[in-house]
Amino acid sequence: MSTAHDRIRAAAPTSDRSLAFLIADVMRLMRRDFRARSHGLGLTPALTRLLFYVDRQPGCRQTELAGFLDVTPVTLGRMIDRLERQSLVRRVADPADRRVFRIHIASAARPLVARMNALVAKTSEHALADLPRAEREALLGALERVRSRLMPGGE
Amino acid sequence: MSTAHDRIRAAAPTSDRSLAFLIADVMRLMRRDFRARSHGLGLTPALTRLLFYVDRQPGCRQTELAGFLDVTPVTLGRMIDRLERQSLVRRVADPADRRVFRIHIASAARPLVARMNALVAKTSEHALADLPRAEREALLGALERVRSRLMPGGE
DNA sequence: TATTGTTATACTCTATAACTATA
DNA sequence: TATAGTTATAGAGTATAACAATA
Repeated sequence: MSTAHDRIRAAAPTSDRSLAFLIADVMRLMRRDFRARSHGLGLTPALTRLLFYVDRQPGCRQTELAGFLDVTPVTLGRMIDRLERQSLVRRVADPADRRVFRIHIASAARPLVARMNALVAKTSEHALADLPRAEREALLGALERVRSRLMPGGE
Repeated sequence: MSTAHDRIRAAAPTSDRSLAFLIADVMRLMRRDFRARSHGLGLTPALTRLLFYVDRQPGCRQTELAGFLDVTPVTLGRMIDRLERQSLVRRVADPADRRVFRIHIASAARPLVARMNALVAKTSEHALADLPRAEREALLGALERVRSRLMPGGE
């Protein structure tokens, strides 16, 4: 999924103390670390991300997943198409509302998802390695509060 | 740059205590907040991001910017093409190495960049509004350490 | 030989508009 | 009427391969 790409060696730029830039930098660096670990899982970044969300919220409707990923339902439908073609997810008809599909991880994809979760856990661990236990807890707690704040109704 | 898009109302999914998922959620939510504020600046998310980096690191070479954004030099060249076509950046020949272009914000783009910086500052502020001063400092400090850890040589 | 950047080409990602089926 | 999802179409984003110019 990335080859010549990995040759690029570059750091984050500034020592900016803006939350937005810090989060963007950390996001990008964690993505890079994960990509290096997951090298050759055979999924694009966007589909990897979607698969994580399906795993975290099994049985979601496509519209809901679109909301989680912040893309339109059209885009999400296309992504599900690609994952379904690779037999990684299944569309399950909802008997209660026949317009709706519930999205599930396909059983054949379970080992892949397990591996992905293990790798992302390693990335998190690596990122936190410099912080003492108490500071880690404080960091995760603060991020959870930021997330709540930003979620609809978190005002 | 987003219209029907903004109708989608959806929260982050789980209460996962994994750093990677937390960062991904916060990133997405901050992006959404920024998009709502910058509604109609006339730039795509990717180009907005690039413009921020050019502003933070003026005079960069394309290869360096590609490293910062974690894309290939080809991709970056294309993005610079689009920004240059809109007169937002300039390619300046480097007299010391005639293969190189130095990328600068075009003077006509300064007001736009100033507005963007003001808006992203608002997003950061909004995100941190629930945290007392000391916890904010702790959060930013911890994120800086995580960033250093993940940067090449941060091992 | 290695590096900076470009052109050619192709696939993924994403959106708007228009549609079908269902509620 | 409103909602869930799709098809048609198009443009942005991204990559690999092959190349030019320069170091």
